This record gives sequence, C-alpha cells and structure tokens, in this order.
Amino acid sequence: MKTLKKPATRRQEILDIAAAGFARSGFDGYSVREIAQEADILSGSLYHHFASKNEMVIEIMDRYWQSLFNAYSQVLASNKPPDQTLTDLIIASLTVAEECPNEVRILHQDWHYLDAVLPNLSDNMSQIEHTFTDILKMGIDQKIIRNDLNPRIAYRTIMGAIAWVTRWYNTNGSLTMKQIGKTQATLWVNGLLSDNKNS
Amino acid sequence: MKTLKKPATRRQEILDIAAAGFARSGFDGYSVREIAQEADILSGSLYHHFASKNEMVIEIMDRYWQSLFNAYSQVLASNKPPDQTLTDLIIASLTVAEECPNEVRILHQDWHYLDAVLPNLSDNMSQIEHTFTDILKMGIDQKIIRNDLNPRIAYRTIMGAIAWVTRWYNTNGSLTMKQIGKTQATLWVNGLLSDNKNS
DNA sequence: TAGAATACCAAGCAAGTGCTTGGTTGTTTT
DNA sequence: AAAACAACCAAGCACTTGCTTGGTATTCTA
Repeated sequence: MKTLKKPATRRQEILDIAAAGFARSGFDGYSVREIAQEADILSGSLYHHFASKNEMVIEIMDRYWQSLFNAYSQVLASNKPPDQTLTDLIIASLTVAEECPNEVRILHQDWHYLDAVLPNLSDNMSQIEHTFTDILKMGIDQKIIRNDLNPRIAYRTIMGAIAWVTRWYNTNGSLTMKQIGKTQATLWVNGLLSDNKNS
Repeated sequence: MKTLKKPATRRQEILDIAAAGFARSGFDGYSVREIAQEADILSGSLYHHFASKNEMVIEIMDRYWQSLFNAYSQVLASNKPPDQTLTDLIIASLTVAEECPNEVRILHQDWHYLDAVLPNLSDNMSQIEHTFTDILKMGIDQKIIRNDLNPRIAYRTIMGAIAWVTRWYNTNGSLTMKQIGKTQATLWVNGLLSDNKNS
C-alpha cells in the first residue's frame, strides 16, 4: 500500500527539511528525531508519511533525476554543434544544481550509502556519462574537438568539477550558477592559455 | 622520504585499516567494532592505541597534508613558467592522491564532519587555494594565461575534478594517476578544441 | 631477574539509532 | 449525523554506537 502523492504539502515540507539536513550533516548524521524536531513533530509520526528513512532519500533524489534529465533533453533537442552543446550541457547541469543544491551534495557526499539504496543510481550515472561522451565523440569525428584526449577522462574531469561547485557555491553570493557554468565551459573548451599563445 | 608499504607499528597498521574503512563506508558508517574486527582485536583494545575515533581520522589526514604540501613545495622550488608549474601542480596532486587514495576520499566524503574535527582543515584548504591562484595570477600578469577567467573559479574547477578522480580511479586499471594528470592538465591549459580551431 | 612497558581481553554503560504499536485528535466526505 | 481519513502523540523495543574499567598475558629493559 503506497501512500498517494496527492496531499503532498506536508510530505513535501518534510522532504525539504530532510534534504537540507542530509546535505548539511550527511544521511547518517541527520537522525529521524532531528527531522521530526525541525518539522515540529515526534519522530514516530514521520512514519505516517514515509515507510522508512531510506524512502525519504530515494524520493528526494528522484526529484533531482527528473530535473536533470529533463534539462539535458531540452539541450540535446536544439541540435547545436558539439562544442556549443557541451557548453549548454555544462550550464544545464549547474542550473539544475542551483535548483537542487541539497540533492547534488547528498549524491556525492553519501555516495557509498546511496549506492546500496537507490535502485537505479548506476543506470542514471552511466546515462549522464553517455550524454557527455557521445557529444565529445561527435565533436572529435567532426574534427571540432581534439582527438588526443580520452573522452571518458574528459567527461569525468568535467563532471567532477561540476559536482564540486555545490560545495563552495554561496546562494547569497554575487555569482550565479549560469555565470560559473560559462566560465567553466570556456575553461574546458578554450583552455587557460591566452589567445596569442594558442597557435 | 616515502612511507613504506609495510606498517612500521601496530598503530600504523590499525590506521591503515581505519583509513580504508572510512573511505569505503564513511566515517560514521565504519564503526570501531568493525575496525577492531579487521585488526583481529576487540573494540575496547583500540583505546590502548588511540584516545578516540576522532584521533584516528585526525592522524590519518595529517599524513596526507604532509605528503601534499611536501610535493607542492618541490614543484614550486623548480621555478618553471606558470603554465608548466600549473601542470606540475596538477600532476603532483594526483600523484599524492595515488599514494593516499583513502585520505582524499575521506576528505571529500566526510567534509561536513571533518570540518568540526580537524583543527586546521580550513587553513590547509586555503593554503592549497593560494598555491594555485598565485600561479594563475602570475600567468595572467605575464600574459601567458587568459585574463577573462576568475582565478578562484578556475582553481575550484581544477580542484573539484582532481578530487573526483579518487572516486572512479581503479588501482588495478591500466591508467596511472600521472597519465590522468597529464590529460587533465592538457585539457585545462589547451582546451578541448582542436588546434586548427584555436585561432 | 625484577620491573616496566606493551598489547590485549572481558564485560558493560550511557546514549543514540530506526522503527513499531495503540491510541487520540481535528477535518472531510457522504 | 455517521463514517472515513489524515495527522499526530506517547511510550517503548531491539539494537548499535563510542568509550570505560579492571584485569592478564607477553616482551623488553635495567
């Protein structure tokens, strides 16, 4: 018997509290009693809304996957050249990270735990990998992107930097994720060297 | 001088076990009883060697800081041009990560916890940041590195990708950390675009 | 050879963990 | 007005957590 998502207000409210707490203190470091306290409730009452603590994090992460893949398919649908598509994918990743900063932190912080809990984590991760490496390979075929770099290493380099941003990004700061994305994309696509040094 | 692979003392042996466990399961996810079991000991006996579980992780991370800063000062001492120094710093970071893969994973996985436990974590991190940004700024002054990129964002992009490598790097695989470092450095310094596209 | 140091065992404590059970409100629906 | 439902409380269970205490072998040292 699964609870319906219909009266989702309170349920969503609790999920938001849990997501923020997990991101701040880690999944194991944020207990059901702490979630309950922030929700002005007793810990046992949480189990009226959720079957388990695991179910909470599963549902939290699902919201993230949907946003991310939705953003990716919009980028891919516009059919721009590979270097531009890559830039757009990077910006899209960071824009979604701006909407779901807690989710991204949870994903990378509690990886070792989620791996055993989220049913399709590895599937989703390899789908992300393919999205990027396919574009990279296309760029190499079209001789737009240099052919002496391993696409997989390139992808992982890019993804690592994107994941890291949620660790230092300040919501109240002056930089937007879009700006950061543009800077990063410039760095990867054009490199650090000044134009007159790039033969 | 490099530390020998064979643990010199029982204390070191236990620290190695703990480091591997923390990296695999997280600091909270790897209990003193599990450490003890892998060391063929009872959990209480650990407290003959260490005052607390915290002390273990502090000591583990100290070994990493020493290796890292040692490697950095060697790179800086050779006084090469900024772009070459940057490449060497990246390779050095990854070479140290190859020696201390567990430490790097612990650092980024249990950040939220270590932040309150390691006395000089933020000092060390900002020292790393300065090492990189100083070189970047020097390169900008010398017009070797383009001046339209925020050095801090550039540093954090690079550091994020380096940290991420320990998540997917396979000790038994064919790639060495040095190779990965060279690829990543090429990517950042020269960019993804093929030479004929770099005007 | 006596004494100290080292490395460990056996047992357990206080606190915290996720979760369960049985019951009580207030609101909605019929 | 009756029934149904969602949202919650109060209490506690079984278990795990880091850590403590008091004691015992073994090895090294003076």
